[in-house]
Amino acid sequence: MLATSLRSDPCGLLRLEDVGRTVQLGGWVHRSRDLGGLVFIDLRDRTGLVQLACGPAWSAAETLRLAAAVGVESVVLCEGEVVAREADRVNPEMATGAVEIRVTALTVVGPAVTPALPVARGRGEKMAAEELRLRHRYLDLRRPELQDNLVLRHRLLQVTRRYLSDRGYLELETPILTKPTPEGARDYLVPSRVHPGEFYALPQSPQIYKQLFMCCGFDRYFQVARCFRDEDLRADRQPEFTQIDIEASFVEREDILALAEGLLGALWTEAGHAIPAHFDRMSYADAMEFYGCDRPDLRYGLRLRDYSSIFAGLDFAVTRSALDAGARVRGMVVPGGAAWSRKQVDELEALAKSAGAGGLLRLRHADGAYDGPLAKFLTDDARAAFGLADGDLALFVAAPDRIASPALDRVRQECARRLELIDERQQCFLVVMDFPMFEQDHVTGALTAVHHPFTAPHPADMQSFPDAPARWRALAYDVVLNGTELGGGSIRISDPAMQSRMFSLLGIGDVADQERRFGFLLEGLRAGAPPHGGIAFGFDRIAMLLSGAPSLRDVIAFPKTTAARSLFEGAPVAVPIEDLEALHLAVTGPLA
RNA sequence: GGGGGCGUAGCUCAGUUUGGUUAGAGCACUCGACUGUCACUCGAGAGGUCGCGGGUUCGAGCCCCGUCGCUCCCGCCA
Repeated sequence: MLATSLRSDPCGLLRLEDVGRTVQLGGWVHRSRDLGGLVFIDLRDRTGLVQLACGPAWSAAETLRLAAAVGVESVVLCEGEVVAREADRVNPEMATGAVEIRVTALTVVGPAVTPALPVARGRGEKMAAEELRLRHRYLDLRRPELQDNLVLRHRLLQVTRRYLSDRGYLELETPILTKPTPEGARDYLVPSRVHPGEFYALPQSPQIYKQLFMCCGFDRYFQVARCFRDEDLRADRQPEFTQIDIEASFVEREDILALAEGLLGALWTEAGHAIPAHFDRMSYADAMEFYGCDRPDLRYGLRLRDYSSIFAGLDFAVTRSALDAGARVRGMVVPGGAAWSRKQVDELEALAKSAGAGGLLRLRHADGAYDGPLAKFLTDDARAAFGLADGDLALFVAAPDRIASPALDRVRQECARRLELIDERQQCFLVVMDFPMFEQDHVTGALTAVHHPFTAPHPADMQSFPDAPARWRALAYDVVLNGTELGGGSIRISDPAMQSRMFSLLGIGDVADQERRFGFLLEGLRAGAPPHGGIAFGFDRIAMLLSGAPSLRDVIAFPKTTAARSLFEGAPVAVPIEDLEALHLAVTGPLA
């Protein structure tokens, strides 16, 4: 299949059954060994390595000379016969190790300068620094590890397209030059040449366009969508990233979730993993109550509990004042945690404090005795109620949930890490749903959308609490794997009046303002909108997880650094002043 | 915007604790030897703005100040 005019076979697929064939190969010199009379070259292409053997019995003197002189990473074409190696010359570590090519002709078609960083590494030899790998990306991408990652990425994309297309989903494209959105992340802006002072934005997601597709009657849509967000980076966050974006009409939440389960099943299967056909569901409220976060890692227990009623019976000042202030005392039991030193538990407390908690209360039960600041306040009833086994350590935070939950979440994760409770082979998929519709600033009381402003609230909540939107839950859902969010979505608002009310609740009360910012969505909804909803998956993150790569940069061909630069091609750059003038722009500040 | 780590030969690193002769090693590179290697082996050689700028000192890779780059985390990411 990979044969061309210049080559008959790829290097890495030659086997014993090819013995006797005359082949033409093309590839990169991975390594070479010049033994004087004999020269061996490991020739590499994206399928793997094969050994070329050059010797006076079958190679011309000029061929031998060329083979001895060619530098690593040069591109050569060669012709030769596939021969079986003698038993003691077989290399069991090579896929092609049972054969070699007796070279009869060799041409160096792409001589290479000495590479700035090694492509072929010795066993145990470290990789070059990432900065250099990014600067010389053309070399780094030659490494089999990165080639494998990008090949897997390709396969995952093909599976995605086949899976969705087979189910009637249409792959439709949306603009890259779009309208700036006032909410959410910072936009990348693109100045308009023909309209002085006006700007396009690169899309943060195709959200509004895909809802409009639903209004148009394209009732099943998907897109492998490039999205852009001008925010600071992380190992798992790039300014430009790829989403699998999905939307469908005449659906309810479970329709979308069933599709999500099927698609992720197909992707994980492609990467060689078996996963359950159905994911567990958990409410946001339960996730926060029992795990302290909205994307719990269920590979281990250490569930949180509310210990308020026990502490209510204890005359302990710290918890007393918290309870009196309306807060709760929540915590967890860590089996075996009593063996930790004072210093180790102090480190846990530091974690809790860094997450905003005032402290981390501890109660040790070891050698039949209880100790910790609480110990002398314990009643017999309380002792029994805590239910600590010998060797257990109980940890508590007495604070409002918005402080205690994130603090206990971090403590829980660190305890699991220390106790090595995490089975890396386990894949715990989970759907978290019934998110609150709004997040309320606990000082100003202002509402912001937890998901986005197009998400439909739970009808039951609107009925039960018509005047208390802060209590509404949203028809939103996230798919979580082992504590990582893979994707999320919602049932959308399809009633234009409701959408308008939603904007008002979010502080865009002025109708003219709503029309100016979101008129193109409202018009679409008014023109007859079906009930619809969807989901979007972070494709780079999925490719990272399935390839086992430690960073998003290892599954993206040309990624940005944490300062949002491309070291390879060198972007961004200053541009000539005439170019700015054509765009009606002037740069201010120290570089102007 | 804030905090931590790193920056010495083309690459990976040692040297910085306690300032002191000419800054070292492995790999890669160049030259030479070698007919069964597969991280070939052996011999020789070349290769340095110790990220950059300033300061302290008789003397700075090492100490101080600043700055740049990469990276991890917090903020941020509807």
